[in-house]
Amino acid sequence: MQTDTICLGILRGGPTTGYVIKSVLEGPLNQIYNLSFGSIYPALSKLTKEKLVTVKQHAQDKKPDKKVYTITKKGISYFEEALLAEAGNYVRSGNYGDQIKSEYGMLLLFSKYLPGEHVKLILDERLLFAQQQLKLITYDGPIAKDSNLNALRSSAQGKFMRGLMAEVIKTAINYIEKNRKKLHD
Amino acid sequence: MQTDTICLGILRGGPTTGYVIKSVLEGPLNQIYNLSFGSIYPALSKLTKEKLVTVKQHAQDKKPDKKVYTITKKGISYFEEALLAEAGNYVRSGNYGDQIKSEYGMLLLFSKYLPGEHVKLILDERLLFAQQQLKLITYDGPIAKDSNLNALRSSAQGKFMRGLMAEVIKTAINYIEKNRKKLHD
DNA sequence: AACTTCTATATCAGTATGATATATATCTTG
DNA sequence: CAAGATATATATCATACTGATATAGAAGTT
Repeated sequence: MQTDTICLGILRGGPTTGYVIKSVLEGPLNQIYNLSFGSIYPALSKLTKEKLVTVKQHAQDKKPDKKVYTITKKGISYFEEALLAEAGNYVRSGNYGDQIKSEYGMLLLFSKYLPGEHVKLILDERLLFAQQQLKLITYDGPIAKDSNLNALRSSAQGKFMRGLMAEVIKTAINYIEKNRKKLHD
Repeated sequence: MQTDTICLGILRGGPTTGYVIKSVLEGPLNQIYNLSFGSIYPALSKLTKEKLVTVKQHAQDKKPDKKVYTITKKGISYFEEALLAEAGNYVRSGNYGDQIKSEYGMLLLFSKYLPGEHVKLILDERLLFAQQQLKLITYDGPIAKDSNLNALRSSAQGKFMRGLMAEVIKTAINYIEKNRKKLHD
């Protein structure tokens, strides 16, 4: 999905900063997508030039300028058209969840070339990590001060996606626990 | 994971071509990782220069040259060291499965801005696609002529990963079927 | 006979990442 | 309470990957 479209989609929920856009994609939603500042900031500049968003620079006390972006009417219609136009492409993207770059999957695939004890360790660490991720996703308390962030997470859509990811992680944990002996000992 | 490491890992199973390396990453394993020719061919050239692999150019009848790459002793030790060194990084990569770029996840997250009928369609198509993927992963017959390809898929590790991905997809399908009403009607 | 798919290599513009830099505020811990 | 870590906030850039495109013969299909 175009970085532009994602930024517009998040701004659709209310005005916010580049920093918060990154935050939205982290935490409970980090299972779904992520973007680096290196692509968010240029995208916001580009969108500003194209008048799809406007900026208000808040020269805070002594802090660095906070740039609050607001989606324009033109931006809203652009976003909705883009979503409709691109929708078809994403249905067939990647996998169950999606386009995957499973470094971990490759590691396990090649694990026959690793000492058995190391494989054990790798699986233990992975299970621990998966459990942490599960906690992060299912966490339902308030996050940060930004309402934009909470909104996207708490929407029907946010709950649906988080629920999906949680089920998927649980399945992965169970599978690894039941079948790990095939990879060592 | 370094493209170099992945190429070496596949060559570790036996000599083969760039084209086959790409094929290995497709089909039943495409849920785990994928690489484009644009990164495979330059990687093989680089590995050749570094003497981690050797090439034999088979000037076939009238077909374009077929370049068969073989991993060297130096390549084998390099690969095993790289795997050990990088292993720690991949344990915490991405998500359940992994680093994800779920275009589809973002689409659903933004689906409140789409007409309900369109959302329905998107979910129907997705379920169909997921079922196709499931078939592809669980397919156990022979593929292609290349034994390298079959070997990686049929190894204990290959079966483990394919089993994991299959479970994950099944979970996703069930979840979508049970909860889709939250996104439309 | 025409068309499509497969085998096979290669390049490149466009885009994203991960690291790094900068600067202040706030929170934590011994 | 001082030191250190983490959070807020923007920005840049080398390196790397993708998706598209090009080329070309073989093999299979209709």
